[in-house]
Amino acid sequence: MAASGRAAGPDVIWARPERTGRGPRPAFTRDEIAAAAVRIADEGGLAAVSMRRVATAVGCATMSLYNYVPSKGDLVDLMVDLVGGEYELPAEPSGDWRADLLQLAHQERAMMRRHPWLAGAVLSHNFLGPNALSYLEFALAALADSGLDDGLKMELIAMVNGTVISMASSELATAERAKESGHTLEQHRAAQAGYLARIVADGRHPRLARVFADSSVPAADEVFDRVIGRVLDGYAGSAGPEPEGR
Amino acid sequence: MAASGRAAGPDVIWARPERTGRGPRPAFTRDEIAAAAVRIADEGGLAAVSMRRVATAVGCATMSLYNYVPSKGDLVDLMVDLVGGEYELPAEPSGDWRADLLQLAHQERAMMRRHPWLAGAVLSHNFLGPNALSYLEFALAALADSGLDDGLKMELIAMVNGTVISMASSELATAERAKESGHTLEQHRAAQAGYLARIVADGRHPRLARVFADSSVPAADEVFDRVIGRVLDGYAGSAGPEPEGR
DNA sequence: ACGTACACCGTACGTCGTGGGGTACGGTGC
DNA sequence: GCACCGTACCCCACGACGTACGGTGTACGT
Repeated sequence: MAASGRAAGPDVIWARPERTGRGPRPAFTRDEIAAAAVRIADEGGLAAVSMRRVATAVGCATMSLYNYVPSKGDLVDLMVDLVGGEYELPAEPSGDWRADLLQLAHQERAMMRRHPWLAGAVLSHNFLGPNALSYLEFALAALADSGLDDGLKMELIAMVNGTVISMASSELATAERAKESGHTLEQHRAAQAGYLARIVADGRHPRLARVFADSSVPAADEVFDRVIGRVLDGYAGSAGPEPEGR
Repeated sequence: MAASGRAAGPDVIWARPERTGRGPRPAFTRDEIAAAAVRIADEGGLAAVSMRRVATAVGCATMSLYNYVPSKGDLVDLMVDLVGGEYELPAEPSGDWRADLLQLAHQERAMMRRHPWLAGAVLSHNFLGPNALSYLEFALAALADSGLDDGLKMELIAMVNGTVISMASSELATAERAKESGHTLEQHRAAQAGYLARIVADGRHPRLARVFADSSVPAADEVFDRVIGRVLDGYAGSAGPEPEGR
C-alpha cells in the first residue's frame, strides 16, 4: 500500500545491512561503488553519474549494482557521506571554538572544490550518514565551552554550513556556466559584464550601475574568511548566563 | 569553433530577441511557456519538467519549443526569473533598511514554499535575469543609507539570500524525502529519530545524543526571523567612516 | 547434504533531451 | 505586386537514462 516499488527494507540506506550472510560473497563493497561514482562525478558532474557508467567503472553489469544499492538516489546518499569522510577531524577540539569552526569551514570549502557536484547534492540529500554524524559530533565538541545552548550550537553549525555551501555554489555555478558555454572564466565574466552593461544602460538601475562600474571582484578567499568570521562573531555574543573564564 | 552545438546567438537567453520580425507570427511568448513549466514544476518538482510535458501543456509539439528556447537549461533560467517577478517591491525603501531586507527575506521564503523547486534551481542557475536585477536594485536602494560600502552591501544581500535558500532547502529536502518514501512528515521524522537513536546508542556520539534527546524542534518561523536578524545585526556594525545619525 | 537466499546479468519498457529535415507562412527588398 | 528567404511548426529518430523482470549459478545455515 505504501509507496510504489520501495523494497520491504528500511528507507535509510545506512540502516540496511551490507551483507546478510547468506548466498554468494558480494564482489564489491558499497564504498567501492560509491567511490567509483564519486570519481565519475568529479570529472563530469553529478549528471554524468549513471548506473551504466558506474557499473562499467567498477566492472560489473548495470543491474548488478541494484544488489548493493536500492536506487540511484541512495547511491547519491552514499556518495555524499563518502566524501564526508574526507574531513580530518582532530581527536580533540583545540579549545578555541572559533578557530575550530573556521577550520571546518575551510575543509568544507576545499571539499566543495574537489567535488564540484557536492554542494548541489548535500542540499537535496541532506540526510545524516555516519560521517556527517562524526562531523556533527566534533563540531558540538568544539562548541562545548562556547556558552551557547544546544539549540544555538546546532543553529550555528547549520549556519556555517549553509554559508559555505551558498558561497561555493555561486562560485561553482558561474564556473559551470562558463565551461558549458565554451568560454574561459575570463571570457564568461567579460560576456556577463557586457550583458549587464547593456541592461543597465537604460538608466533604470542606477545603483546597480554604480556597483558594477567599480567591479573590483575581490579575492574570494579573503571574502570567505571575512564572512565566516562575521557569522561566528554574530553568535559569539549569545553566550548563556553561566560565566566563562575567558 | 567555440563550443559544440550552441547556436550562433548570444549565450544569455535574455540577450536573445524574442522576435526578429521575419517569418510567421509565433503562437506563444516565452513567458507563457515558462509559466507552463513553472506550473508543472510546482506540482511535480523540477524533475517533472520535460520538454514534452511543457509542450503538451502549452499546446504544441515538443520540438516547437525549441523555437522559443535554445535548450532546457535556458528554460529553467526563464522559470527562475519569471517567479523572481513575484517580488512585490515597494516604489521606495521605507527608510529602515533592516525592516526592508527582512521583508525581502520573508517574501523570498514564501516564494520558496510556493515553488519548492526554486531553491535548487537558483543555486545551479544563478544568472541575473531582468527581475533579479530589479530585486537587486531595490535591495541596494534600501541599503543606501546603511553606511555600508558597495562591496559590503552586495555581500549582505548575498548573505541574506544564501541564508534563506539554505534554510528553505533543508526544510524542503526533508519534506521531499518524506513524500517520496510514502510517509507523512511525522512518520518520516519518527523514522529518522529512530535511526538516529540506534546510531547514537553505541555511545560514540555522546553530545549528539544529548542534543537529540531533547529535540524540541522549535517553530521554524521564529528561528527564521532570529537567524536573519542575526545576519543583519552582523553587518549593522560595519558602517563606514562617515557618521550616520543613529 | 540439502534447500534456499542471494549475487549476477541479459533483455526490455517507458521516458528523457534534442538533431535533421520537410512544409507553410509572412515581413522585406526590388 | 512579386519573389525571396528566415522562421514557426511538426514528425521521426537516435542514443542514453532508471529500473522491473526473470533466469542461472553459488555458498551459507540447517
